[in-house]
Amino acid sequence: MTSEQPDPAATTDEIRLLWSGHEPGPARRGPRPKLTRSEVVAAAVRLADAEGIEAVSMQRVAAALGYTTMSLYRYVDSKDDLLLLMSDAAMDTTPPGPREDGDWRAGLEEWCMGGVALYRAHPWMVRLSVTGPPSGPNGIRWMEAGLREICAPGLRPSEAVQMLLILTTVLRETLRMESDMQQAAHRHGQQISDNESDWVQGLLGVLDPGAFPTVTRVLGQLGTDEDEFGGLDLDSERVSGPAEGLGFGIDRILDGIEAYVGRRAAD
Amino acid sequence: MTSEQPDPAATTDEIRLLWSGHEPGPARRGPRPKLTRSEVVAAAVRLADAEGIEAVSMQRVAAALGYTTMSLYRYVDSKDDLLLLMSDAAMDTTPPGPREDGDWRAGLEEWCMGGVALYRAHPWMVRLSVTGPPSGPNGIRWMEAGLREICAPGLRPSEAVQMLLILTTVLRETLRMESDMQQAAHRHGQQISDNESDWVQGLLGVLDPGAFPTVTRVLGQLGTDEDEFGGLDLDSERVSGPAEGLGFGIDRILDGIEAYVGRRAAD
DNA sequence: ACTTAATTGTGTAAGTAATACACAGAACTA
DNA sequence: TAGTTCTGTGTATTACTTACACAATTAAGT
Repeated sequence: MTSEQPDPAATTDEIRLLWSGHEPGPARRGPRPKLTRSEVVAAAVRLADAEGIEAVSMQRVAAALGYTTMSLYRYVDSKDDLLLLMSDAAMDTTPPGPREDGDWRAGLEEWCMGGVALYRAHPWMVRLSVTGPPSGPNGIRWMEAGLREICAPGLRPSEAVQMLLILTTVLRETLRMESDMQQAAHRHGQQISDNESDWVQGLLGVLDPGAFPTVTRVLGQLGTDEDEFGGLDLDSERVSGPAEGLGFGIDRILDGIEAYVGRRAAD
Repeated sequence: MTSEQPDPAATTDEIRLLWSGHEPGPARRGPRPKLTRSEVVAAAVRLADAEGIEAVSMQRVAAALGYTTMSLYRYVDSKDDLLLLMSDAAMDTTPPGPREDGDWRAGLEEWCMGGVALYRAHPWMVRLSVTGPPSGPNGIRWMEAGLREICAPGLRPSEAVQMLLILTTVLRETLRMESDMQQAAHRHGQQISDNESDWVQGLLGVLDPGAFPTVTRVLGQLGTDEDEFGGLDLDSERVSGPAEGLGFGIDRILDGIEAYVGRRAAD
């Protein structure tokens, strides 16, 4: 566990940064830059994909490009800016949809699966602290796709934004736990599947059933016959771990939206 | 935005750490320790409460206690361990409940409000990366209280754990965004309420309505007559910002649980 | 009482990382 | 050609965590 000290640029600055062109202007005075901001960001993304976000230091990124550390600061104001640009750059894929048949629920499920794929492709993304809703071009593209589906059943604007934010949050955080556990397991040479039950077994060995009756009962029943997940299988690869239940959770959130719009339509 | 490199102890070690007594054993050989682990953790928590998590360095904590930096390592193996202990220590309050009337939904709402209060009291908590489900004594106490309510409608164990995790995740992340925005606003001397609309206004100024029709429409309608939040008002202080919609989101998740158990009961 | 062993708080220093600053050279402008 | 501006580099500063050795301190063993 490590802390972070987010120094979030004001939203306005953030937007300016993310939407400013990455390519060099036409003809400026000094020596022409040998790199572009996009190249720097791309190198950082490659590094993060390959070795994880903790490998992304200004030194490493510069070395990967064959330049000195300080040269990067000609393209990026700070490391925080670089990370911000990275997280938008990594979303440079086409989100699912649009769904033609108007089945908003299926559309949102597809959108979520797309998100899972995205986070699996760039596991480091879930480790960056998000300052707020998406602000970059690619993030907005994903938001557009998601909003298109979630607005279909007739949510009000604030409601749609809020629920979409919740969906991405749940996705993100669930996958972050999965990735944390994988890292921990890897570091200790264990299997991943062992790790979740490690938590359960470790707790059961420590907890006093008298003091925590519900927790001990519930943990004790996990994975027994009393227990079986219903719901959508978002995690097609069937990796065990927290993401196992992600589909169920998403399903319940969609249930909630459905119930709400149904109730409202009844009035 | 800043990265973090979580070095999560294996779950087992984490549990051992969190459940190991904080007080000194009876009589050991050398000079008797002048501090206790609890005191160190408490000092760190006080510091984080007062100045934010970024103020918590081994130096600062030691100075607050009147000792040298290195002395802390007699009580704590690493800073990561300290942060882990802090996050459990901060949950040292009694969670709401138990609800006697069996109204699980009201019970969960209360539980969530308790969580909001907790995170508001220790805003730095939302900035620590959580490696997984709660593992410490206090975290488990909160989990016990939450599970008690969420199991009432008859969810299966995995389902209950998953949904409770989702509730806390949504709580946490929503409040983290709120806190990020407050920090950003504070740093720039703006009002908080300006800040969310900063995001909206900033985006609207940049987005091409042709390319992002849904986003521009939805953002444009935010806060107009078309738009009005229904649902639970979790945020009694009515601070504007992301937490404004938190109650609505929680409500929908509870709707989802209700719909699910209702459907299952029908079989 | 006296030796031995363990343990505390401290000082020093190593290692990593972000980034401020100045400078030499490059390339455009006038 | 002179002047100006921008690039990449080298150096240095700052802030951190934490390894390690040491002297002082206390209990255990005799």
